[in-house]
Amino acid sequence: MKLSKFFVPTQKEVPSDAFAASHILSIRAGLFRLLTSGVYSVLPLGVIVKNKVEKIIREEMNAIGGNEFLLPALSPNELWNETGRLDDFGDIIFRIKNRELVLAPTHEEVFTSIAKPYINSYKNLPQMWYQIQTKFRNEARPKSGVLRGRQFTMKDAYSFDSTWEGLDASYELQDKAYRNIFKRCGLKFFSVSASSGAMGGTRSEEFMVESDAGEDLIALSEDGKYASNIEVAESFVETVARKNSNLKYEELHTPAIKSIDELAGFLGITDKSHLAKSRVFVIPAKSENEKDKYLLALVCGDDEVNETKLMKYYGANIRPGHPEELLEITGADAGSIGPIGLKNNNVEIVADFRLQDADELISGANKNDYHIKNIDFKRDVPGIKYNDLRVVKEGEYTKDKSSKLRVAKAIEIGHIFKLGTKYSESLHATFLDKDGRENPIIMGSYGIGIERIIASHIEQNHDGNGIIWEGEIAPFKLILINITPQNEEITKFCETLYDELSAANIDVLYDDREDLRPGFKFKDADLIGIPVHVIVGEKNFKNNQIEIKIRKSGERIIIDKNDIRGKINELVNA
RNA sequence: CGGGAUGUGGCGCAGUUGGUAGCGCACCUCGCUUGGGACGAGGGGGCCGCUGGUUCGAGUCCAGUCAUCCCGACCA
Repeated sequence: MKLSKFFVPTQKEVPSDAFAASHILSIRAGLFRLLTSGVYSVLPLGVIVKNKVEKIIREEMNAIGGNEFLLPALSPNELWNETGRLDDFGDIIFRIKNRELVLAPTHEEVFTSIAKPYINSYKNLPQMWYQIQTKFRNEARPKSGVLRGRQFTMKDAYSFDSTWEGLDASYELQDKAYRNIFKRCGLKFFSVSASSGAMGGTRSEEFMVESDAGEDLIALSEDGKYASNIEVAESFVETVARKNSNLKYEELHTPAIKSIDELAGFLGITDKSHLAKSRVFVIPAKSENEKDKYLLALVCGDDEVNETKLMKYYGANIRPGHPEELLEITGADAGSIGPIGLKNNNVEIVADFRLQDADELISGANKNDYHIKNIDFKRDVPGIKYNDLRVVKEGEYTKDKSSKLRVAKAIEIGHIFKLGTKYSESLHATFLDKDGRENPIIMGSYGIGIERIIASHIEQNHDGNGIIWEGEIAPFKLILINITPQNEEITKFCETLYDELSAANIDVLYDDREDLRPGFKFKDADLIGIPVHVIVGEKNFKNNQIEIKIRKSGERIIIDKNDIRGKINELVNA
């Protein structure tokens, strides 16, 4: 590709609304351009990188028996109602105003609807289906460039099996393929166990790239053996010691005390573990005949309630109570709520394992400006249940006490799920087994965000001068920079070299632009991050020499012009 | 959805008590320069987000509205 004919609008100004390195550099290097919030046009250089990522994905998907599909973005509301997900997704799903259609945020329903008429026998199974296609999600707050957009490209794959062992095998195949894909994309990544959220299913794993631009928090053990999304991470923690003092509980006047910190300050204590923090949650009624259920969750004052864990135990639609509801349910506002004296006596009370059978606890009195001390959960809170409800913290030990945890930010680049039969059951996609019995097809689903791979690669591979592409997804292997296009001899040499390299199928970008000073070309080459720069200018050429610069290390190699082809081959194949 | 902020040439920004809309970069022409985003001279380009109001007069004041960004909530 000749740069004189290649549309790459580089800019030296930093976009005023960009903060993440990948966002700034992908705009400055001319990969993407914002159209409207969360929606990006992919420019020619971006298309080249995207195509390279997609090529890798296709190769790895095909290698595990994948069949490539291309499904529509539009799909009928009816289909989404059959699985109940039109409601489950809520505002995240884009709805078409003048037809009963949605812009699909994912494709379990459509793939299953195709499997339904064709997959009727165990003899048709297993199947591995995938596509690379545009997804639409009405994100409340897009951010960080293409890292969270309202429209993005996803590789989504779906496995169909007749047995649970088959699902395990399909899942393993995808897991392996994902590792190959991310490795070939030049990413340093790891996988973490994760919550399957509204997707449903039994098990899921996320593939993560550690980055400050990430939105997920992950807990990692120092020995590298444990990695988990903070939403499901567990750690070893001592329970709050029971003192068996059998002190009678009594009310404390705590004027204007709202937070645990204020309470600790007011009482003059530093150990917050005996201050039981209360959070009220609502489990919305599933039908009109039922009533909403209420839940009071208690954790130690120095802990936070992990809402994902809570949802796992009590259902996916659980939500924090609104301020008016708190008053209605408990009799007090947030800050004065506790397990004793609740206004509504149908509130289920659940506490974190750390508080199991603890006594001498202090918690809200369900009366504004009052707390109660010497609460004994065993004695005073009959029917209390215990669960793991807390968010793990940096510095805690793993459950087996073998290693310490640290907490880091990460970008989710892929997610694999063992779905089970959720979709096949609701859409009646069944097959007959050997014994002629009808069974729902057992499914898995597997997603990769294409733009997130590109952004993550930039996050991990850049410096103050720009992007530093590595491995297979570099848009070009090398850039040939003609510093003096007005010098006919040099230009002729460059043209010949360019033609030869192109003929040899080496991805080469030729900076043949006229009327640009050398510094400008060097800056552009660094910014768009081509790994190898071949610099041809009068200074070296008059000595029959050519300079090669390695983008990553900054290393410069001066080489005889007759040896250039060999050196390029060596560098490009390295 | 709650809180905060910002909308002025392609990009980054200034614009005072209301009085002819400016600067840097980019762009065009000429000259000069050519190994790390040169320099000089000249030039083109603006429903000042939109709607309404106050005023002799609004980029500036008021009201509404839309958009964008940040924090939070939410998030297969």
